[in-house]
Amino acid sequence: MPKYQKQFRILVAVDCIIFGFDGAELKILLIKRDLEPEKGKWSLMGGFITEKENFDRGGARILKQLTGLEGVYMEQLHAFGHPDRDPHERTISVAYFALIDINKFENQISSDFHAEWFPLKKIPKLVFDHNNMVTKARERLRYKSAFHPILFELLPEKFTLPQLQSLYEGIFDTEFDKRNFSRKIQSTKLLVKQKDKDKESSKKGAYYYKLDKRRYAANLHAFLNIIPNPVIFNRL
Amino acid sequence: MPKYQKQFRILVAVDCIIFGFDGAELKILLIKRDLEPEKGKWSLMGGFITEKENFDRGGARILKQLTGLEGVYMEQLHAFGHPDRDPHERTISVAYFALIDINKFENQISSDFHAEWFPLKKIPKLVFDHNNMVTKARERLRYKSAFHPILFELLPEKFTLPQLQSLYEGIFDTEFDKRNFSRKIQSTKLLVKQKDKDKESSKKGAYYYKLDKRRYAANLHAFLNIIPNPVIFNRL
DNA sequence: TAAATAAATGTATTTACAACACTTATTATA
DNA sequence: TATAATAAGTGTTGTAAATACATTTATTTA
Repeated sequence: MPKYQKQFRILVAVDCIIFGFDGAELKILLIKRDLEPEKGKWSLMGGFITEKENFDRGGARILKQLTGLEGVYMEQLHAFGHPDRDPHERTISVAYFALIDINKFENQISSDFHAEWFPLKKIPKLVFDHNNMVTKARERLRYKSAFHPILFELLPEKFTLPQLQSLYEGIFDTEFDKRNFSRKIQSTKLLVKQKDKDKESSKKGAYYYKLDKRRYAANLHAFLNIIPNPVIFNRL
Repeated sequence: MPKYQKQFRILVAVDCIIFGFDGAELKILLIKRDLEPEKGKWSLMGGFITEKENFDRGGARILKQLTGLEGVYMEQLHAFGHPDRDPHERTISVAYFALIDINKFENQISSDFHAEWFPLKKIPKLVFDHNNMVTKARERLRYKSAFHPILFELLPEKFTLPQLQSLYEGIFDTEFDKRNFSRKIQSTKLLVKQKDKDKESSKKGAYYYKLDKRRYAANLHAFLNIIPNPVIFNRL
């Protein structure tokens, strides 16, 4: 069998931008590298691709290592390949972003990696080009969530409309009219109102909702229009 | 300086899905490989990444090799990394799609590669996973062109509204009302009506339009809504 | 029992979209 | 030279969606 003799071969990594929402702020999960190179610096969770796995599986493996989670929403973001992005040796990285329910995240696993959640507004200087990756992931999340119902992935099984709205408001850094927001969300028919209320964040309490999972699965690529006057976007 | 000793390194390629529009049909440019492996089979134009270039530059280089064109619309599509996608040796590929004005395309250059334009409905069996790449590129083009003014990139400097409409209709495999289409396109204010007409495709003749390049550059990421009832999309 | 807090809800207006048909310019032909 | 054929160009009206906006309700605490 012929081989590609003269070409040079490159290290291939996968890095994950992991989003979580704590009820107030959108955050991403970072680790503190405790090995050289770049020991002690904050970084995205990542790793080299192994001989038998594709990118999707590599991303899932890395996510699981850090969070203990499987089967969560994950999507290829972009391949980063600047020749000097890793000064030690040329490495390309295929970045993925994941949306997880922050409550399911297993702290004991992540402590091996010294992981910490950082609010998007307080991301520290990261190794290599990881800050670029985070920026691109934010843009993609904004873009996509404006038209597709993916932000539910960040919420627990039961959540309230005010919670959902504050998530949207955080991502788009603006405020919506709650009457119009509620109407738009309800019009998707993706939510099922529960009988119990969340009493923690207000006196009156807000009704819980759950995803209608059948409908949700069928409508993952449905096209919504949740953001008023979507004149917001810089890039795809 | 520390190195990543134990990891294995992989061949990294860039492949290009090159779209062109001949006035009637949307086509892509394929080459006939005249070297082993897979000699004689149809393939996307591609090549290995070189030591000093990033993906964008690699994609641009490959596009230029085949078409002689520079500075055209080009966008990273997806990184393909299935372990067996190239049976000869593990190779990952970062796919790009390009939109070119088919008239500018230089035939003499491409003859070195035995290139041919294929209508999207008649794509032959391609090497490796190139058919997957083409499918994904079509989906992306559909999705993106439904909301962003990028299809102008496929047309010559001067074009008519009927030409533009038939391009949209081809991509979305449907027909639009020409009055509504015209109104939507005009509302973008991206087009400048010329004084001369194209007399080739009708007796009455259709006015030429040109892009307002200033506005176009400023509105590349503008959000339109050209397709009626956009219930069309399978994926991002 | 009064005050404070946040949730829930309805309506009127404006805007955007979709559906629809006739007139015009030109060329070819009877 | 009048007529038919062809495709381009244009306007209006009804309907649905989006927006703007204020009051009532449930509950807790003082």
